[in-house]
Amino acid sequence: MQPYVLIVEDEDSLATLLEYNFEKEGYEVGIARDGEEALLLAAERTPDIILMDWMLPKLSGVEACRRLRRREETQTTPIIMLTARGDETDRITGLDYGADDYIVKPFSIPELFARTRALLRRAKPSLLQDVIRQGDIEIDTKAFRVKCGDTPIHLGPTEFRLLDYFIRNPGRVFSREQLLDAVWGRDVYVEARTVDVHVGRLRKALKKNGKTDPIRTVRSAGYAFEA
Amino acid sequence: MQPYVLIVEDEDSLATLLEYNFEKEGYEVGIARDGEEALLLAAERTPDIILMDWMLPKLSGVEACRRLRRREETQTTPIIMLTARGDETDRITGLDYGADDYIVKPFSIPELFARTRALLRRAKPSLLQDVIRQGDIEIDTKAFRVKCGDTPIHLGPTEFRLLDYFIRNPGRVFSREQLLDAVWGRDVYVEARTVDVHVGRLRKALKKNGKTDPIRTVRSAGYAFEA
DNA sequence: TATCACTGTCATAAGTCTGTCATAATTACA
DNA sequence: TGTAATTATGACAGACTTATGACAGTGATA
Repeated sequence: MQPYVLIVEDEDSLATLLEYNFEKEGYEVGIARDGEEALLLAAERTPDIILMDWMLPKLSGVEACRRLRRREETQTTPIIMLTARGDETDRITGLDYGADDYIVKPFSIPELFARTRALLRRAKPSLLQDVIRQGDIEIDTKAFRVKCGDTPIHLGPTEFRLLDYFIRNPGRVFSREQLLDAVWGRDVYVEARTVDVHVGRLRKALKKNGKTDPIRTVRSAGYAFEA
Repeated sequence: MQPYVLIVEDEDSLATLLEYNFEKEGYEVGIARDGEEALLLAAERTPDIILMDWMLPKLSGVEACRRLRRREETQTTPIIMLTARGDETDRITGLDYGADDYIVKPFSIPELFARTRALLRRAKPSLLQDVIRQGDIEIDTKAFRVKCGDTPIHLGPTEFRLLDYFIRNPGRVFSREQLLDAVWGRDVYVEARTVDVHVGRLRKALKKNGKTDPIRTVRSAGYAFEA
């Protein structure tokens, strides 16, 4: 799954530039124009990392940062502050407002990428990994390959994304709605029962290999993946 | 084989930036935070080239450099010194401490690449070869020639660039958009489906030789090259 | 100017995948 | 044990993706 980066920046040209570059680099990108919008977007879908301008309309970057930290979902989400040279550099360097890193404008895009990756590696290493393993199942997200033990397994696109999501969140139970949101996308209208069918297909594909079923059905709750 | 570059730099942000850029450029990267660690890492695996900060904790760059020169394996390993403007420039320019080149901070990444390549070309030309092989396919990027096994293969310019890109990134799946960006160029407007056609032509050209199709179609994702 | 190689687009055919439904199987609980 | 609720599964039509041959336009070259 691609990392989701939330960019909070009121200056249009910079926002567009960042969006373009991050998309190119393989991130999914959300853009907020001010602090309030940032809080909204972050609530809708928890970002994997946040880039936030220091100076923002309505709600300053610092304040937005504080509020994000108060929410459980974004408590540990890495935040990089974008600051102009003059911005109270002392306090920034202290990073006492809850950001994990800061970068002074003008900055180079590769440097921003580098820092982003560094933070992601610390916070969510699985997002940057090409190969993820759980038990004897292994998926290579760059090569789009799945292996169970030594035998390669063919999955359709949806089953692949489903397994990818499961394997990154092992043990956790997801409702059908949650799976639809995460795997199909938030604005796709699909019958919830369809999840059953795809879980079934995924099971069948994985089971061919004999091993035990790695997907647990939780009655009246959903499904969970266990190694 | 990718060249292995050892980066010796104590400042985190610069180390991360360099790591990111060199990895992206296709190098394998090792990072040491001080002179002692550098000696250890270099002993573990002999680098093809070393980038070393002039000022380092524990063991200065100059001293680390000397000691590396005393070891047989690293006696001729190219070393580039990274220096701040103030650092005893005279002695550096003399390069009498055993480095092969130096570069003054702040430097541009492309410039660093250029010097790195220059030194590598002198020390280990085979690492920068123009001829790339994957399986029984061989392309000579300088001469624009392709061979499959022993039979020479004729490709049009686009197919050649496509194969060149594929062969440098074996195993990885690229979307049609990514391929357009990488092979056609960023600001060329071409239908995404055109990629299909060229992949088809490339396949046809390579298959003439009988062998199995080296390009894998990944439904709803793109194409990948496998040896 | 005629020829030639190359490119991008399109139409069509072939092949896969998807979502839904009906029905069977399983589970929880009175 | 019986019943209601929930889940598993096979079948299927339709939607979507990809492969491929044809073709016209371009520019280079003789």
